[in-house]
This record gives sequence, C-alpha cells and structure tokens, in this order.
Amino acid sequence: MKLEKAASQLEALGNPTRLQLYRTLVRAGDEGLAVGSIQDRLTIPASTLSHHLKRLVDTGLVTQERQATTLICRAHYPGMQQLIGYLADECCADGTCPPVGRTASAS
Amino acid sequence: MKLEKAASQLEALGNPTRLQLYRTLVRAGDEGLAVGSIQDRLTIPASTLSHHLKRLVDTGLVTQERQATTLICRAHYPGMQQLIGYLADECCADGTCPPVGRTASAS
DNA sequence: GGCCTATTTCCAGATTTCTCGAAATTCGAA
DNA sequence: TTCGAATTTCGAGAAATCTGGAAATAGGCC
Repeated sequence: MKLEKAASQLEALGNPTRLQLYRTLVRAGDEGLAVGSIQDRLTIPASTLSHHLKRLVDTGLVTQERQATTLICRAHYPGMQQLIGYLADECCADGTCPPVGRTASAS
Repeated sequence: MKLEKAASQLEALGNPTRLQLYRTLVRAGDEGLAVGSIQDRLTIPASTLSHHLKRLVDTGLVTQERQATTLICRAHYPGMQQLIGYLADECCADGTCPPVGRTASAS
C-alpha cells in the first residue's frame, strides 16, 4: 500500500464523527446498517452523514449495498486490514518494533 | 482511550507529510533524529516541519529530548500502541472481527 | 403516471489546516 | 557578552474541511 493511501484512510478515520460512524458499522456486524438507521443513532443531518459516509467509502473502509430504496452500509474489513498492515510494516505499529530496532539506513 | 483522542491521533497520522515524518522516526530507531536531520531528509522548510512535529508530539505519538541546541525526536511507541489498542477494541481492527460478529446492541 | 421514502448533490458560510518567510528564542562556545 | 547554529513562534494567504438546508435523484408501490 502506498503512503498516500494509508494517509487518506487515516485521515478518514481521524474525525470524531467518522470514527464513531465507523465504530457503529463495525458493531452492526455483517448485517450492516441502513443510512437512515445510522442517522437515527448518531442524530446527524442526512447530508452531513452522506458526506462522511462517502469519505469512508472512497477510502475503502466501508462498502454499500442497495436494497430497494435503502442503502446498507458495512465496515469493509479488508480495507482496515490493509491499513493495519501498512502501519505494521512501515511504522512498526504492531508493537514489536522497540525491541527489534532496525537502525536508520539513510532515506 | 477516548474516541476523541484516538481520532486526533489518526488525524495526526492522516497527512502524507506527517505520516512520512513518523515513518522516518520509526526507522531511525532508538537513537532518534534531530529536527535538522529530518529537515535534510524530507526537504521541507523548518517552520513547516516544526508545526507537523508539534502535532505529533501533542498527540503523544512522538517525544522530544533536548541535547544542547538540537532537539532529538523519537517515535513514541506507547502512543501508537494505545491507538492500535483502541482500534482493535472498538473497531475490530485486529482482523478478528468478521468471524466474531457481535450483533448491534443499540447505541 | 403519480406518489412516497431514502439518499445524494448543490450551495454556501464558518472554521480549520497547510504552508512558509521573517523575526524571535534558546543554548552553547569563544 | 557576543556570536552562531538549531528550533520555534508570528503572521498571513491559499486551500481544504465541516456543516447543514434546500433541491434533486433513485427506486419501489398504488
């Protein structure tokens, strides 16, 4: 994964409203949640929610599936796993780095 | 960890320049890197770098230590581990969530 | 077709971020 | 104390984000 993509995913999660939104979707599990249901739970205007949702979808952290007029949203785990993978590989985010300690080899 | 704090850490990492900066510090290992050295590697103006660095320090992802006139910066692993911990606990970011699938229990 | 619900797009204002030059500050050395 | 190197703070402009109301669109159902 490119640094640019990881950054955009991190940025997408780096907003309290969107992080809460993502968390809500994770908790909803496989069945997902309709946009309207999310709106009811988080109590935010439809347009605002739509913008945030789009951001998460665009970065690959959430998927949507039409069911008649309602849109079901689900957390997209592969997206999150890619992100965690990037952090672990490039930023030692798995917590195993301090002992390992590869020394700086220039740029 | 509070959602707010996790969000601010994610936001701090969610900028290409800062992510690259953090990555550079991780790679530098325990000895860390002076602000000036970082500036040389990433080729960004001192004031810009200082702002980004401050952001990472404020969110607990980086620590600084004075050595005479130079400031040594180091990736602060506990900060990153807290973040990963939050994601794993609250957002199933450890990849074990899909099979587990806890159902939504309202807000 | 006409209608209703769910959701998005359009628009715009307020706020925040990002950037970076110039000036200030810090701290050691001579 | 005067100088010089390292870093931060100040100030400011450009760009992006965040927010939400109003209008538009999508997709069934009568």
